Amino acid sequence: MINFKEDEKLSVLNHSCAHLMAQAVKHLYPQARFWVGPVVDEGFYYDMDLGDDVIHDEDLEKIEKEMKKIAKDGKKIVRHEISRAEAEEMFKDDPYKLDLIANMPEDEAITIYTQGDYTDLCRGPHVDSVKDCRFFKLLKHSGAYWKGDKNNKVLQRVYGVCLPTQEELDAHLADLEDAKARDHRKIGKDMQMFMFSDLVGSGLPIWLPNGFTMRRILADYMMDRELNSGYIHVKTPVVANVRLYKTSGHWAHYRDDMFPAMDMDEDEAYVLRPMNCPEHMVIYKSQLHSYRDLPIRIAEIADDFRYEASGALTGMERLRGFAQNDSHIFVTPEQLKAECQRVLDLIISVYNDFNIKDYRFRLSLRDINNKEKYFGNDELWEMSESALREVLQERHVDFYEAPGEAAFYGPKIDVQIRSAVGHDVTMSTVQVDYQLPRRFELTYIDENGEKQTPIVVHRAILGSLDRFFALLLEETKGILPLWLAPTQIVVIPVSPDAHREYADKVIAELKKHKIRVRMDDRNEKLGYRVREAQTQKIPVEVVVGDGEANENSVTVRRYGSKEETKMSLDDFVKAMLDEIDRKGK
RNA sequence: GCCGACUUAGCUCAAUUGGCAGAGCAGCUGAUUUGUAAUCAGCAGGUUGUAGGUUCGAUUCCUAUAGUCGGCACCA
Repeated sequence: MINFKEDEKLSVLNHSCAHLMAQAVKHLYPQARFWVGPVVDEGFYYDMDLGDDVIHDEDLEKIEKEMKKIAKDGKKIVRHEISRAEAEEMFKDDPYKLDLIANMPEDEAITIYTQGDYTDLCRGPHVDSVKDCRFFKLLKHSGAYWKGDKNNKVLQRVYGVCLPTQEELDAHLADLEDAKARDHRKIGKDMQMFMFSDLVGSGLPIWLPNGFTMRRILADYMMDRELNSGYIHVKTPVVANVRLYKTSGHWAHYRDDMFPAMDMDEDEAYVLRPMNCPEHMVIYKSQLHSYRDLPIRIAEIADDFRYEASGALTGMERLRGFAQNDSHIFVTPEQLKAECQRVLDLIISVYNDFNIKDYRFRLSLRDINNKEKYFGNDELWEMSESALREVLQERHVDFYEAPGEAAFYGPKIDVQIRSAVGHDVTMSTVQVDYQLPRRFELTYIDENGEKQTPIVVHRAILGSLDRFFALLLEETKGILPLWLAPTQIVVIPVSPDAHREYADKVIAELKKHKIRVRMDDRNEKLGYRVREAQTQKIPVEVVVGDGEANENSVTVRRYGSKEETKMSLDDFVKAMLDEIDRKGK
């Protein structure tokens, strides 16, 4: 998928197209005021104040038509440098542009760009003529808070893309269409993986047999990896006393985003847990710890519940009930960096097993201008932020820094993945926390016999099982590797009646090795049953008839291949077990 | 939560300006007994998301509400 922001030429072209769109909007909505029209990964948008007007779906066509007209006319785009006073005079009736001018550095030159009857305040650069912008498409529109603040007015935002030629535009639009077919919500429905129900409640997934099988394999896999990396597993209750979250500080921060508390009497109330960090703090505290015991790695596949805003819910990506692949690691200050590196290594190794290659590390820092959002003092923040930065640098991985993305208790390394439908989602996370250990008064005894406070590393590898599951469906288009497929093999007797007995024998042999296999002995033609196995994306089809029964063999066909291979039953079982063991590799 | 859109059979979709709600696939029944992507015939399937309203008459127009989708805001 094209990234319009990273490609310099496309970036300029799309920004010019944003101006073209603004010009068209100004023609159709003379009252329009314009905020900003930047280039983003998926193209461009422009935020506009249309007074009392709002954009509806059918308006996009009208705007497109006007844009085509302007583009055809082919006016030059002309750059002018003006003084601050001139700029203020020129835009004196436009509060949005005045706001932009007021926030420009004193020493920066102010430039405007003019095309025909439209002039916009802009840093540039632009293409030479609006004619260059004629291959475009307006994709979507929405409301967007001015400056991203929900207390501000909702502006109208229109998104579009622009490419140098019609062919490239068509190809890109086709790609966008294809991406929709990879949406995990569609695949999950087609493959009967999961469902939602109005009666049960939105954001609360129901795992169907196929989905649950795959989910169980994911959970088993992850816990095995953790066991091999020195983690211990626990299980804690999904309901807890509100006092627990008052102690942790979550009550103060996130009370509104929790399911409401169940009040028992005056000073006793329980709440569905929104996360399970505090429970793990309690477990740590239940024993005395020596510095020799650390790091202690407590892990749990934990069901958590958050009352997410209705507009935030997105299939399995964002839920109100979900399962975190969570762990809290208790370390000494000396161990912090090495432990974070171990987690990073585990993340990369797990991604390898799933053949996930397209991801970016994000160093999530606090927003310096909004300190009241964060617990703790500057010194601790700076210490932990630079510790994580060094972890990334020492592992020589590319990363970008994102101020304002930290948790309230500390900075994070997040691993960002772009989903098939274009959502930027956090998969894995590593977080440094000095706050919770203090709030729960956790200690360990150091080599001098003195009490010290440990540091907690919060980490999730698969993030939430649900979200990881969604991502896997999209990455694989539902064509799962053998080890993850809910049904791994379907056995098809050529003639159900004549060959069912041998098919049963084959299935019994496979089941001995815990291979997930079923028979399709329906009264249908062979071709029909083969077709169905393919459309259901079952990795392996085995056909057995007279020939196979006589020589104790099977005829094997893989998903997506037309090739048929005959082999002995023994060799087949071995080959399957070997492939399952190799996982995605 | 905010802006916009959508909701018709299990699934994918039809239904001129308001005038008898249809099709394919899936399902069921029967025939067929199958060698690698759809055997044939028949049957059944709906309070058009829900609740009101306008109208002689509403899938279609209006109001409310739920859910879903695209963004925005949020994301411990």
